[in-house]
Amino acid sequence: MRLIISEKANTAKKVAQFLAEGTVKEGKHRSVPHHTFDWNGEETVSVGLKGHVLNPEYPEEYSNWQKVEPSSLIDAEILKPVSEKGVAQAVQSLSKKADKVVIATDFDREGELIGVEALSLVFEANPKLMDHVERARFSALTKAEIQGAFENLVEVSKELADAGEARQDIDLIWGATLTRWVSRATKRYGSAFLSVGRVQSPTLALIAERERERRAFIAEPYWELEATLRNGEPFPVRHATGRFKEEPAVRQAFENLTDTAKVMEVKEKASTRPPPAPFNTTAFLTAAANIGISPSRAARLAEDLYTDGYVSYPRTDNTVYPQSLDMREILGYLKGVEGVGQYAEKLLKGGELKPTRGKKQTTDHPPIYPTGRASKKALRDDQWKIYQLIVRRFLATLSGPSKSLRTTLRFDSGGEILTTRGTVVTEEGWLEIYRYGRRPDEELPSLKEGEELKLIGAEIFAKETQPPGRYGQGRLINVMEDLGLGTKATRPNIIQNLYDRGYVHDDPVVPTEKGMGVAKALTDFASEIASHEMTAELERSMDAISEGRISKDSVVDESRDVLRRVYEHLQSSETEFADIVWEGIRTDETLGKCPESGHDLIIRRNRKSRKRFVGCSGYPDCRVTYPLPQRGEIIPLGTTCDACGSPEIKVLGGKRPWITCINMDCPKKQEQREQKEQREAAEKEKVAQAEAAQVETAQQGEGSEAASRESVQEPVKSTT
DNA sequence: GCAAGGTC
Repeated sequence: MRLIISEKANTAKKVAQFLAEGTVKEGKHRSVPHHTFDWNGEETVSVGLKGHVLNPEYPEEYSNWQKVEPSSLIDAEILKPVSEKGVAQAVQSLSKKADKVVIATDFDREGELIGVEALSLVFEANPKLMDHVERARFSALTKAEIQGAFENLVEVSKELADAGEARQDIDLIWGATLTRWVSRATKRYGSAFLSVGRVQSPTLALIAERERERRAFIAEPYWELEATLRNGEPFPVRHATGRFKEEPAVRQAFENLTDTAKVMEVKEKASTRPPPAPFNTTAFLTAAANIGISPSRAARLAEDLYTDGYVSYPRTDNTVYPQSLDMREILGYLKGVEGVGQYAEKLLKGGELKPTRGKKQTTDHPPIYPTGRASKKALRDDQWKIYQLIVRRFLATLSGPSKSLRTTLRFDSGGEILTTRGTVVTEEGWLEIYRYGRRPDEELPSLKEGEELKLIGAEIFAKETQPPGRYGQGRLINVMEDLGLGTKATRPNIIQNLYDRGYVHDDPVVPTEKGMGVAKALTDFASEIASHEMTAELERSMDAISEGRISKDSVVDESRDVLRRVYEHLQSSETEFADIVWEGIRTDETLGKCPESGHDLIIRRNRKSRKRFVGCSGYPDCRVTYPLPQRGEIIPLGTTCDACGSPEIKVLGGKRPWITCINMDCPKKQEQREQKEQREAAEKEKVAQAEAAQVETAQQGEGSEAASRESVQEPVKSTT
């Protein structure tokens, strides 16, 4: 029997379908499916892994963070225990019956390593297979590609797998050593540990750097002059200078305005916006972020839609549809999708279909496109949103350009130039179906040069220049990609980790003071791990390994040497390092001033129960305390409640962040409690009425659609 | 209780 091992369940299934000469028999080992069929007259079994099946780990004797010197992890042995027990069992049980094995994992570095991991399981179960290994290399899940790959089997590339293993080892060695060192230096043990890593730390440094720029930013005042003209409907215009740097200049311009304005110029410019490129992972995550769905959630939702057969594989760099994709077939089933059916039909009737092409073309997977028809009822709200996004993007890539007309008007009033602009879409094209972030038309009155209008008002606005904006999660994904940080599959997780570790909060991403401190301390004392250059360097080394120019061991050993130097420098700066981080943590925990003694109010924990509360730093002289919610991160806002004067905090976690003052006896809270009770009473009443109505309609023997459509809202529970 | 990389 020949055993074919792929990277994931879906691929294993497709491989079987494309190679089978007759029927495919489905089997299962526990919950791991496999597919049996005949190929070249030989019984063949295809099985899928779940990505990596081994996970590198240090031996047991290194597990105590307090007792083990972190530097001993630099040279410690690295074990590769099985992380996917079920899959490993299935592979080993099948291996025993096999006389040949074909590795058919993804055609990339990690895929090669995953294949080698699988082989270690295979040989353990059946050593006779050692000399009977072949590798199928295909870069698209199509019949032609797969058949071609299996007709031209090659060897597993030890070099490519070694490159992947070097990456793995270096990540664990640096990550574990520095995470433990930093946690120990700052005495953050247990769940309070502070993590450090090749990808997360440069990402955090990026966010912190932007925050520092914002803080260093000195706002400069400027003035704008706006006037209102009338020709039928009044409309606003701006002084052509835009930003006045000096106040007297704007005053002078204001004084010069008369009560009329003459049209000096009417300029019209037609412009064309081509439809967008097909979705790769980054573009998809960015678009999802723009409609308020975080990358990690969007990735999760797309994954669900993929496993249910609604969309294609969601992790791809490709932005060019393969020739083999049958657009008409896809449009055929999109005809039945709510909200887009008519549009799909229109495209089908419209003749030749020419999809757009993006800049990046790879062959591993197609761009993300809909693979099945979903209905709103069958999906959760957020899944439906993501499905619609992918469907609409797909339709947009098959649509015509949108055309618009931009009108610029210039006026003269008392020698001052006033101007305004308006844009009107003249031909919707792809915008009709892909309406995300679309701005409404700004229509201007149609005017002729020389025409005179009434100037009915003018106003000076004093403004300030703004600091550079914070990164949104979508933007961050793009910046990471540009810097080579992480992969399409890991970037959402990396960002999510920064949230979970309490390094950042909110979106746009705001670093906590702890996050600022860790970023600064790492940049100051271990700059290697805080810079994206480490990844760039690692990429170069991995290329060298995979091309056989250098050995895996020499790359990892050299990296160990660098880490030893970094470690020594850290050791000699331990107190400075810890002070920087502690300062940040202390700031995060200082909520405001004590109303009785004027000392700082800080987050503390009860020694016995470990429950947190707010205490006065003047303790034991001042015994003021406040309760705190026990769950979710607490972010001090630096503001005080307008009703009771106590500090306000933001509580993260739960469905959405909420802002509250820490005083439970605040009159506002009392008011809110009463309002809530009233709301709940009203809700109960409504439910009772709906139920009564339902009973009534049921009694009348009619459909109860109206009553059942009424959803019963759960009363919101307070966490305090 | 460490990282980052796959995939569910």
